[in-house]
Amino acid sequence: MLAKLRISKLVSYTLPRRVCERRFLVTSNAFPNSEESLVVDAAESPELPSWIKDFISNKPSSNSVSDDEDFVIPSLASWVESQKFSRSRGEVSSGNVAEKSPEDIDRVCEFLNKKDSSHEDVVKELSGCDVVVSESLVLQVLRRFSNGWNQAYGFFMWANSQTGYVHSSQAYNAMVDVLGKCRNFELMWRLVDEMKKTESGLVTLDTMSKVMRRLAKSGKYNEAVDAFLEMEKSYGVKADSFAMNSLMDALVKENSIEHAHEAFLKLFDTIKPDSRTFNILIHGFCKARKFDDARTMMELMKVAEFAPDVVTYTSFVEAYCREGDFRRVDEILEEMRESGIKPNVVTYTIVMHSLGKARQVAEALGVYEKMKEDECVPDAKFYSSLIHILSKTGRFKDAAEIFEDMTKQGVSRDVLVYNTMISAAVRHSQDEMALRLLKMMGEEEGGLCSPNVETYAPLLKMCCHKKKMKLLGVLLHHMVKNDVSIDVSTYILLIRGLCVSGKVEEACLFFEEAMRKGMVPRESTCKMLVDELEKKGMGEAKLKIQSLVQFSVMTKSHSPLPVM
DNA sequence: TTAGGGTTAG
Repeated sequence: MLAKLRISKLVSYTLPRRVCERRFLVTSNAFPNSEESLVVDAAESPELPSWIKDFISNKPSSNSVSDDEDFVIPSLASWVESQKFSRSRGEVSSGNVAEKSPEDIDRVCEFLNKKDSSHEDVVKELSGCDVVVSESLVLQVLRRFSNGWNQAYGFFMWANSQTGYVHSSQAYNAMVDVLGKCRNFELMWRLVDEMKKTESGLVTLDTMSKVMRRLAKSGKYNEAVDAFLEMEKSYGVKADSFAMNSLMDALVKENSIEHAHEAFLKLFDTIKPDSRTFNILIHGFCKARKFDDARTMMELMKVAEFAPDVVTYTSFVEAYCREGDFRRVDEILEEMRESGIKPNVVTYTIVMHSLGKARQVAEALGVYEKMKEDECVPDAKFYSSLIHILSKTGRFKDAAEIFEDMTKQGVSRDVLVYNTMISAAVRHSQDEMALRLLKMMGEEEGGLCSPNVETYAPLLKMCCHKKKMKLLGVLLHHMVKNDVSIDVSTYILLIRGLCVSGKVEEACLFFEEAMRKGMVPRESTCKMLVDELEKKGMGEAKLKIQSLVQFSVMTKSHSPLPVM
């Protein structure tokens, strides 16, 4: 197949020059359409990467997939099998922990999947489990069940009762985080109190930061601030400026600059703010489009004898980018230069990304050039943005080329890069390539590339959309093997996607599973499912769903659970 | 470790 390719010197390709120097344009008689051409590095790739070969051989023109036609890359399916538990790599940071036997996690899962109604039942169920508990096993189970606190907490309780095992502070913190994520704050606080009572007094700033962040994420801003104010007295965690920044950051990230500012004013006399404190607040005001307040805070920063730095200015750059006000962006960049501060890779990424979003692709790529002039080195996040922009503007081949090129430029790919490339491939109907990329992630060195829930989202969506039920099953299995727990947004995606495709039985299964995990269905989600069941004349299933919802409304109406 | 992603579509 490759023999048929025609390779010609690249003349006027629109990519930045440096990338193009060693590149050639590859066209093929098989693909007379110029869209099907591909840029490759002929000097360094005598052998094209296999997925590019597949990409070329896979006719993208035949996109229409008939209903229920299914395919699974055989290698992916077998790879899922062979990957069973080979993920212990990089998961125990503290070393010295005995390598658990590969079957342990699987056996635990079997028990946990039997019961997910209450954590007491889970504890009872586990009495028949003869697995030897280790810290790494606990962390893995908590990761795998991070959206199902019943099972996670039941297992956590049971593990603590096992002889020869005591929970580490890391395990406690992970459990606190799961409870916070599932919004079971009552149990979360009980656990923090339990930590305090242990001999070594396990509550640290790490614990409290998780608590504050989860509270803020649920809109419980005042409770987050109170947690900070009580922290030193109740748990012996020092409330210094480092800890204060953690609180500020949680409040700002979860969209309440007001609470952050208020806390700042309240604490000003007792805790000395540092330059990060000011930057967090400036960022918060910028994010809320309160430019005057951001400026005032910058003045206050100077009064406190901290010079605004690249982070300070970048917050302004980002805010004006978001407004689409590139004239002001230039003004800020000019102001930076006058203050002797150079933009860095973060600043450039923001500008490039925003220009791309505003469909000013040429200008966006110009930023890449400018950046090189400034000898600013691109990093993985920068490449991820570049790949995203190119893909969004229809230049998928260029995006794929950048993806290929980055390791040669000495930048290793991270999860975000893979996630971006996978969703780009799905967007351009390169399903098989997307799956190969997922497979590649597991083989990437360094362990920084484990797929997360965002990795799977576009793939799952594609399965629902194209009614590929077999592949959907393989992917769900793949998620479990990689300790990725299905969260609320994934359930929504599955339920809606399956409903739209008329796979209503499957949609019901996910709906019921989500409800068992304590997620509360949104009115519109219920309606969609019920309407679809009605349409199909599935009266019994409809009644089941309706009574399930009714029951949940009756029992859980006062708790702020994750809404699906 | 204070600044950078995407999601989501009728």
